[in-house]
Amino acid sequence: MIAAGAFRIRTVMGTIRVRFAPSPTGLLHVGNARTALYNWLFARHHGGKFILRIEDTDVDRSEVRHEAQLMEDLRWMGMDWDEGPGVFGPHAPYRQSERLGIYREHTDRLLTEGKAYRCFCTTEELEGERAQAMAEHRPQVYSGRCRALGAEESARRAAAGEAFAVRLKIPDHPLRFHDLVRGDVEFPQETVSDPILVRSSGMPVYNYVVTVDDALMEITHVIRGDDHISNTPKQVAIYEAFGWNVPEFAHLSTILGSDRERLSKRHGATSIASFREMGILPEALVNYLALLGWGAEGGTREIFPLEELVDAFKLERVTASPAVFDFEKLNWMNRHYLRECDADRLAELAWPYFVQAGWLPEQDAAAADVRAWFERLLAIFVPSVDLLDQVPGKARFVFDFDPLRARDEEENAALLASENAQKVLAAFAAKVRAHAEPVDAAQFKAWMNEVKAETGVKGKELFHPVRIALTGSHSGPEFDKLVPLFEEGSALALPKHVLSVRERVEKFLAE
RNA sequence: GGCGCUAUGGUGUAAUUGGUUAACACGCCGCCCUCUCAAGGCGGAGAGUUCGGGUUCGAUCCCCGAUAGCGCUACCA
Repeated sequence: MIAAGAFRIRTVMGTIRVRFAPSPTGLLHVGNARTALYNWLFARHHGGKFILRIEDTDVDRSEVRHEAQLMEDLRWMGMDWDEGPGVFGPHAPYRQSERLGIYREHTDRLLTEGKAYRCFCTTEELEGERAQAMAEHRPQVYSGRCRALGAEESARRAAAGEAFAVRLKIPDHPLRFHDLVRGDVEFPQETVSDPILVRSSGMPVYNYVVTVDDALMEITHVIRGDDHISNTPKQVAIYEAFGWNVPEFAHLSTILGSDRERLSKRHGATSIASFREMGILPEALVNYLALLGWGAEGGTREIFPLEELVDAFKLERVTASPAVFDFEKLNWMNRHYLRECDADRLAELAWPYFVQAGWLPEQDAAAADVRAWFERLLAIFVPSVDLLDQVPGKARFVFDFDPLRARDEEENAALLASENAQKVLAAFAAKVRAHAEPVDAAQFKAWMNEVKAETGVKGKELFHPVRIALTGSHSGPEFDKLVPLFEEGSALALPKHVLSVRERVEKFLAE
């Protein structure tokens, strides 16, 4: 292989046109999303066109809802397309199921030109050939028996109603193509079989339609998963048969799980929808995915907002080796963007999780003061989470204060058992009860100093009992943030009343 | 079995394309901050570049071979 850096992108020949061609058979997977992203980045970087084409020739497994979800996921990540379903384009339609007539015409052309032929072989015969080849340690290729059939005989048998598939005649020379990430790839011609173009059922096969579409849609660069490398020589032969220009290819490596197996649901969340649901920010996912298989020149920068990705992205710098998906690093990336996210958007995004917990009203039904209060709550809890869906867990005690459970917890019980803890609690409670107004952070701080002076207890022994009495836990955010949150929250009309400092103390002491 | 692709710390990527103490990030460990847990800041350990040959004054980088992982090998996509 030649170093990939030696290649130049051929921009001079005209506008770059790339496509993302998913099958709407399920949720969009990170691997495919990354393929889409690299296509999109490449197109945007060069001012080219990004085309979305739906590969729905597998009628049984394709569903419209998946197609809709797919498009939503792409948009969520920030990608748009210049041509595709629902968008006007010069090469419509963009769903393969609507292009069947086009494929048929092309097959007829190949047949009449003698580039393809009818194959009447049965499945059993083919299986026999395969077994034989395997036993003889030979490549498993079709013998080409029907290739020798005369035109009249072929036509006669077809007319007589005999079932046939259409096969392409593989040319008599090695098939090679240029890959922007791997260099030149060549397949000896004796290892590539005459591929079936059209099944005996009349349905064209994937490798065929994909090629016809790419050519007709004037795709200049085919960027896709490396599981297609072995298919490429067949596709190259199809281009040749039609006399079409062969595009450039870029085969992206596989995304692996931590066990170096292909990433799948078995490894955890893999669909874009599930990442969104758990509270991954789109910019974090996109940035992470961009780095998984690509590195900027120099390689020391990690944080790339989408616009800067467009600028920095070079297809020649895409890595050829498979990459392990690292959830930890994605989390780190998400923390980074969470920190940068402004309060308003954060509230917008985190809100549904709190509605689901039964703690907040629907967002559009919420008063402005509730909104403002919630934004402050988020400012306290978001910095300590990886994902947005973890925030309710962190903030649970704000809405759902359970003294009994807190007392039962082993470490808490030990902390509470000491004489000092009891003294502290008694002194603290006395101050709270003697004070009718809402408490502010300064007041609270003063109390703690007084309690310290009165009891002679300080440090952890001083704070832990109070913390348990107020939050149910011996650890958590700083009091000067929590106290105002409790006090102001208690004044709000919420589905679940937020207890004030005083209410917390009373409830804790009562149980 | 055949063909193809790949190979730098645990993970993702760098390395002026033959000359570096092999860099950065995640993770890990430690310290600081602090009532506490996180977060954050600072620092540290961790690879001599899969292995074996070669070319060269000198190889992560070039050549050959091996090994391993993965993919394709369908009238799946």
